[in-house]
Amino acid sequence: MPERQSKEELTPRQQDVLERALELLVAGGEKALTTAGLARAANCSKESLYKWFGDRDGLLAAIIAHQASKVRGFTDTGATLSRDAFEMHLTGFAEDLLRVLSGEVSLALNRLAIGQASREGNRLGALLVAQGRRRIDQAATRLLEAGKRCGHIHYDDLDDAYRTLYGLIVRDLHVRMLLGEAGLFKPRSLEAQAEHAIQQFFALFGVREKETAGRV
Amino acid sequence: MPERQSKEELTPRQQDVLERALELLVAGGEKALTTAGLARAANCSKESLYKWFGDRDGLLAAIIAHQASKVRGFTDTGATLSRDAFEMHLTGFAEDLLRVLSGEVSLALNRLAIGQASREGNRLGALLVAQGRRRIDQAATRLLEAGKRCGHIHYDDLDDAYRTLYGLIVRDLHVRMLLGEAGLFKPRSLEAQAEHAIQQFFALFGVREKETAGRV
DNA sequence: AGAGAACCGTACCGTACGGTACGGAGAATT
DNA sequence: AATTCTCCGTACCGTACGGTACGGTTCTCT
Repeated sequence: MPERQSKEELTPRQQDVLERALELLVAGGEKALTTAGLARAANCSKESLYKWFGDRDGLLAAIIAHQASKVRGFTDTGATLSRDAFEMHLTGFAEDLLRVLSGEVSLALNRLAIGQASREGNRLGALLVAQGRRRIDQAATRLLEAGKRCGHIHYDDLDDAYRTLYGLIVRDLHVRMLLGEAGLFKPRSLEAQAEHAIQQFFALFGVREKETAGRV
Repeated sequence: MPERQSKEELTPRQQDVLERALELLVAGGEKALTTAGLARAANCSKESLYKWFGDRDGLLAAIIAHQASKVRGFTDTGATLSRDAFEMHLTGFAEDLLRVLSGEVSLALNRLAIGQASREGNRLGALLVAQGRRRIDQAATRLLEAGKRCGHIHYDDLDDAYRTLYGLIVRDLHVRMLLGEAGLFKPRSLEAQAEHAIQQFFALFGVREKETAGRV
């Protein structure tokens, strides 16, 4: 049989196991993710786990990589945009961001990575931010560049503009959700928050249509 | 001998032990804080630890409460403020906030609480946010009320204004520091970040003095 | 059909941790 | 001086977890 997995590709069976691992992690945190427990939940043997993922840290890394591989495909736009379309895209980005960050899987993985941050290995935090965040950052960055190119917003420092956008959208919600605070989102308030944040962003970086005066 | 500690007061010896516990926690995360390890580091017996704090969770709670008891005393102002003084107070608040959040002890405790967030007990997260954050929130809230009363800023929703301020100051720094990302602050950039955030906050909530249409 | 690999289920081992028990030392009280 | 209290240091116990080994089963390839 030719090598089916060149380097890091996972067989469907292995992906299935990682999926069960994610469920355990979401349900009970890192403590609930034991090799014996995962083997039982996934109907596989511990021996196979160690064969596939090396050791427990390898398993954790594989979980993060696996989840990150599913997140690809944020909105990406290169064409010219009307002002309204641009604002809608921004609002959509804000909603997506809030939805992702408040998702149980995202919260569980971030808690996992944060819990490992003290150890010197610390590959998990870097992995998570690299695999998960970079895509989001790039999508937003492209969006902001398009908005500037089309004359809807102005900024001198792209990175600063993006971080401001991020801060306006997320505020302290992420950390509070990570701490386990419940009930931070009422039914429709996620969309309202996103909309509100984008309005504030335009107040800071938007160009006045017609005269184009100000910015910070 | 009369009861020296009425209810929750701690003897100097016990506070000393908690201090060593904090050191262990900062140095190596939750995993490094074992009862045996703490007993050795603090030159006390495990029996005493259990006598004083009940069990390990009680110890963790005591650590958080102990640290929170030291943080009191953010700036608090009720008098009338000039515009410049108000801005300086805000900037000072922003610097303090960034300094606290980026402190090793704060990061270690937040990591600890976040790691426990999955368990249903979850007293730690609530405790941390209640003891640590409330003071900060109140100080900032008072400051914003004073600023509105003196006519320097305007807002309809105090809570929304505060959260916007928080988001502008902290952005995604807190989570990234929690994840262990290093080198997020260059030498003087903390002050610059605080200053920048306050400028943006004034752009959003400041009242135009006379006209001053200058910035957004 | 037979050989071999992959894999499951279980048992097993060593370690480390939470929590308890015990002996002994120092200090205060009587 | 005898008693009592607190506390330290150590030893101890049960459990749970990471990691390994092994017999039996299913599937694939020839």
